[in-house]
Amino acid sequence: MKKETRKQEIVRIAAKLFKSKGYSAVTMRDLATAMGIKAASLYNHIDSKQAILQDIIIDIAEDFTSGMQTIIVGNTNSIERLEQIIQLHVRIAVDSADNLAALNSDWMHLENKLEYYLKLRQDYENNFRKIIETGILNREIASVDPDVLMFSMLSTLRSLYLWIPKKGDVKLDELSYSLSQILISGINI
Amino acid sequence: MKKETRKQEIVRIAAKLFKSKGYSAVTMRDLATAMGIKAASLYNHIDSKQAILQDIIIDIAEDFTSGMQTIIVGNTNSIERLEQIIQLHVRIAVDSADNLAALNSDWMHLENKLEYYLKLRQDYENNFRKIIETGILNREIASVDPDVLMFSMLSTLRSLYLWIPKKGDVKLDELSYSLSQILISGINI
DNA sequence: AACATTAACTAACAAGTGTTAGTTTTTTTG
DNA sequence: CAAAAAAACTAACACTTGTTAGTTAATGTT
Repeated sequence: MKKETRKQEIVRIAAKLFKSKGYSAVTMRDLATAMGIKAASLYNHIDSKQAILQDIIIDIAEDFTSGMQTIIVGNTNSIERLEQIIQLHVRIAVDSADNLAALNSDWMHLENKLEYYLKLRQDYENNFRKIIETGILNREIASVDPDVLMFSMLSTLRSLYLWIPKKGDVKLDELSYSLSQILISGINI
Repeated sequence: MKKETRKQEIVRIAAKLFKSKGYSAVTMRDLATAMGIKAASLYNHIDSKQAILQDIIIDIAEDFTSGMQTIIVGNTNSIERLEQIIQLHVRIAVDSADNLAALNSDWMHLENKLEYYLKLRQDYENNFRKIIETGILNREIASVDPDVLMFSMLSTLRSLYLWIPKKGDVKLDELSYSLSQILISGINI
């Protein structure tokens, strides 16, 4: 475990602040105060406020993308893949809750990287939908509206970061199990 | 159908802007431009930017509260009540999508009314949880973690406003049906 | 026509915004 | 210890923020 750089520390604290007030409402002076330094000193480590947001969001977005890649190259059926998607979201929500908050709430404030982010999200959803459609075709998944199912699952999974903190010390496996039970057993045939 | 006042028009347009950029990122000059007037002119109709946010959020929050009241005084079983909750969220999401966005994303920017809002939300969730717990006790609902079930349902229902616009002209009844199927049939015994 | 109301305007202010320039202090390294 | 690098500082900039004051134009009502 290498020690985090000063820059990483700033980005981490920024994510925490963004989570509670949103990107636009957090000023560089807020961030500096939270770091115990002056606003101008931040610029020894980071390029701009915008660059911080990019760091936070793109990092997580690519984590989801590579996670999905791993899932779809595996030799697994549709139900197993949905379970793996749940595990992917739980893992990221548990150890990057603050970053996830920014991704969910502040992606629209991305400037240069906005297009790239939207592309990643689009691809992710397309892969997700494909898994569902294949599952329905193969009669592994009940015949429901694929879009409604995907958005229902995604809504829950994307909101995980909001209430995981409330549940105290959540066992990663137990949570994945509870979610699989609720999200999947209802559509399982 | 009475004509909307100028103030209502301002609040409606503000909600639309808040939805796309968030409360903090929308300036009074943005709002004025969208209304085709100057920023100072807004103050002939509204008290402050904060008052607009309060109008938007408290209105919807009370709508949910009274909807929940109607549900829990009815002589219905737990599954029926969950279906009614789904219908409540669908109805509000369909005809107040923009206001819902503010409620979901900008509630933390409430000042005076923050405490009141949190109280309403707390009460709502307590009623929701009670319905689930009663359902499990009465063996109408499968034995799952009540909190996980509630947050799963609430996550989906609270995100409705995000993707209802994408589905084009959604039939209110069809959507409620699809959601009931996906959210409830899995936990039905 | 006279009046009252509604709704717009211009001009400005005080505070807050992200960021830069230049300098000094602290820490690390040879 | 001396040199280099990292990290902090003060001061200021150009611009934007919500909001107020005072005034003018448009609309509706006797």
